Amino acid sequence: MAFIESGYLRMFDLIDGKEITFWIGSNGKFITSLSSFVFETPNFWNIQAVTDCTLHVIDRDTHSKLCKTQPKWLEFDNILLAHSFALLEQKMLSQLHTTSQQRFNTLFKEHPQLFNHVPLQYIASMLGITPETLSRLRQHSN
Amino acid sequence: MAFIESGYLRMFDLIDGKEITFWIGSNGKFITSLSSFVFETPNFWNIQAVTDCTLHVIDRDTHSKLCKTQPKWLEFDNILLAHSFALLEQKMLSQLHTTSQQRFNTLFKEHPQLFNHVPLQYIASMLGITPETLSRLRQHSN
DNA sequence: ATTATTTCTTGATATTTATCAAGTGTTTAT
DNA sequence: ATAAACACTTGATAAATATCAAGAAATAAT
Repeated sequence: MAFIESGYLRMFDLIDGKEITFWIGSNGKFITSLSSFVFETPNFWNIQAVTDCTLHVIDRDTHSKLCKTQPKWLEFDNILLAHSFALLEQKMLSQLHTTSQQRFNTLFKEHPQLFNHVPLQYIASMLGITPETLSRLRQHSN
Repeated sequence: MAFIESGYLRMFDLIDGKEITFWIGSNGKFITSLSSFVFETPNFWNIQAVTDCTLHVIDRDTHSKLCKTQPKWLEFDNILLAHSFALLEQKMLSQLHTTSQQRFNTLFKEHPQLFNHVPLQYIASMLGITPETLSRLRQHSN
């Protein structure tokens, strides 16, 4: 588990030889391969630094120990999880009813810097579209 | 927050006059409008019983009290959250790289009973497709 | 029982997006 | 500086899905 001080990271899964990026984050966010935490599998998702990064890392054992000995930490972890879940739920919801164009517009509005630091193919993957389609959406959005 | 003993429930959001179903659950699952818990808004998502249900409900205040006074409860809540998050993450991932046909097949394989108890339009919405498309996918899957 | 309402299906067409292929630009390595 | 690798764009075509419209089937209401 890590807190991102600076830089860009992505999470992806390798399916049929293809990388599916499903999360990209930068400063101020927490990143965890929670699925491997939960399912106790060694390397469930892949995490990759897209740029140079400064991170504050807590390993699994330390995290577990903190949860058991520091009630405040467990409480914090709980709040962090709840927020992450709520945000993911909203993201899922937007996947279900918005067009690619809308999702691109929203992302570009909220994180314009992303497009300068992260290869477009990763962004396309995260939006659930091909790089070609993203390339076209970018033009038609102006 | 409720534990479902029997029956079917769905969660949906009303967007531009349209209902978007994003979760359907039945016995053995927990259901919470977590977003309203987190963002403290009174009624963020809608929850509806699709069939008659038997539920075990814990209201917000009781939940908060339990979290503060019972360390074991907080620990349980944490695990529940982590699992929910991991499952949602996997669902999101499958949204990004699978076809509608595949998603339908998987759902039908894992929850065939769903199709006998829940209106197909809700299932279609949850799969991110129109009722017409679902109707066609069902035929071509045989 | 009959009507009314809702839900699901089917067909025809339009729109969106993927795929394939080729080309252009940009970074990296030697 | 040049070549190689990588990233992005553009065009043509195919596939998937949405939309619109109408009808059939199932459910609820009287």
